[in-house]
Amino acid sequence: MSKPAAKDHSAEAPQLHAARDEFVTQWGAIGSAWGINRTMAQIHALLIITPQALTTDEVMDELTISRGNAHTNLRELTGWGLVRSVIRKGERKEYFEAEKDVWKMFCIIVRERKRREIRPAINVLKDCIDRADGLKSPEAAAFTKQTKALCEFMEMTDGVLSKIVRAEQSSIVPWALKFLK
Amino acid sequence: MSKPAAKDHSAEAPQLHAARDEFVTQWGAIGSAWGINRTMAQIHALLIITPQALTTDEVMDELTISRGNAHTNLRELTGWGLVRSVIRKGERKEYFEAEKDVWKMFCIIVRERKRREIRPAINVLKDCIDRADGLKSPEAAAFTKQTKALCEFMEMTDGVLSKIVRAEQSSIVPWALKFLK
DNA sequence: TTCTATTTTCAGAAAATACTGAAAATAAGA
DNA sequence: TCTTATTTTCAGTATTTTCTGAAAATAGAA
Repeated sequence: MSKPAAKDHSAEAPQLHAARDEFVTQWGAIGSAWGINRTMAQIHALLIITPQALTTDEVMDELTISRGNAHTNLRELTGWGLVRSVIRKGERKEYFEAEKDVWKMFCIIVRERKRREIRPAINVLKDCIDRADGLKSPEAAAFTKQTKALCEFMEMTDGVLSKIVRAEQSSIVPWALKFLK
Repeated sequence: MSKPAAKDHSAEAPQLHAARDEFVTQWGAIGSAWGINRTMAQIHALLIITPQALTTDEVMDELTISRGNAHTNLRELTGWGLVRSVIRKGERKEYFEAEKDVWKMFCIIVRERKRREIRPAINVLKDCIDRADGLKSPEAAAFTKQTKALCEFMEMTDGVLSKIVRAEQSSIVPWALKFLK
């Protein structure tokens, strides 16, 4: 009778596999509702729940996607800062691992969306405000009023998010919660 | 020499029109980055900067889109609560006007996204946690740890948003800002 | 009831987006 | 240098999403 170093959990494998698959699939669906490419969200989900770093080929196999697809989306995730590539010495292949700390993930996403979407939106609004500046008609006044209100709101949002994210630690928000009645 | 009741602002028209167009176009682009159909975002933008309510035909003309497209997206916006339909007595046509208060807009969007996306995501996570519950392997432990962390984070986010949105007034957030250093 | 203005629906077309797979480029090791 | 493992690119294809336009449904007015 063999004496394994660890307990044999192989009987659990199918159940865990199903749960993992469910997670990856659903996370992909959720991501696409938020304007994120489905595959990118799935790769991210896969890496989040995988303890070790994975190679491009492993990702391809797990998700049954092409090399090009896996490659592009891994690069995209790296660009966001949500995934890091690690190179093991003596090995030629590139491995990928996700940032696993949920609060850090949140901060990364907020910073990137601020940079990529909120700031450009603010610039668009400012540009629109400038274009209508000085116009005297009531229509122009209505336009200016709305765009200014929108612009101020987004600048405030940008500011709040900056402060939330600056700390890069989860303690502040739960604490601030107490003040929100 | 005629004596108009109001100043003639017609010379301003092209400039204002350009600014409005810019706003509508760009708002559409921004919306689609956030997972919102471009046309829907454009209609919303148009209604936000238009003082009076508009008919489906006017929306069609302004944005050069088909009746079906205009109709579907106006209904969708109504479903979100961002647009109301108004019926003028003696008229058969339906008019549409947007909620113009920026803070109310924000509250509506947050509530809907909570309902449509955050809560379902939480349910998915809970389901995944349940499925892996009781499994003893180290892989299962890693999976459970991550999904639980994610779930807790999203529940906290859901709670924070609920509180922010409950008041339905802008005073609270800027005030809370002071506490965020 | 009929007539007509208006809204709604939806099959098919168009456009946008995402994916594949193989070739080209790169770079580590011999 | 050459060989080979690995990464990168991208033209062509597939899929998904969005849009059109016309027909069907609805509802107020006569």
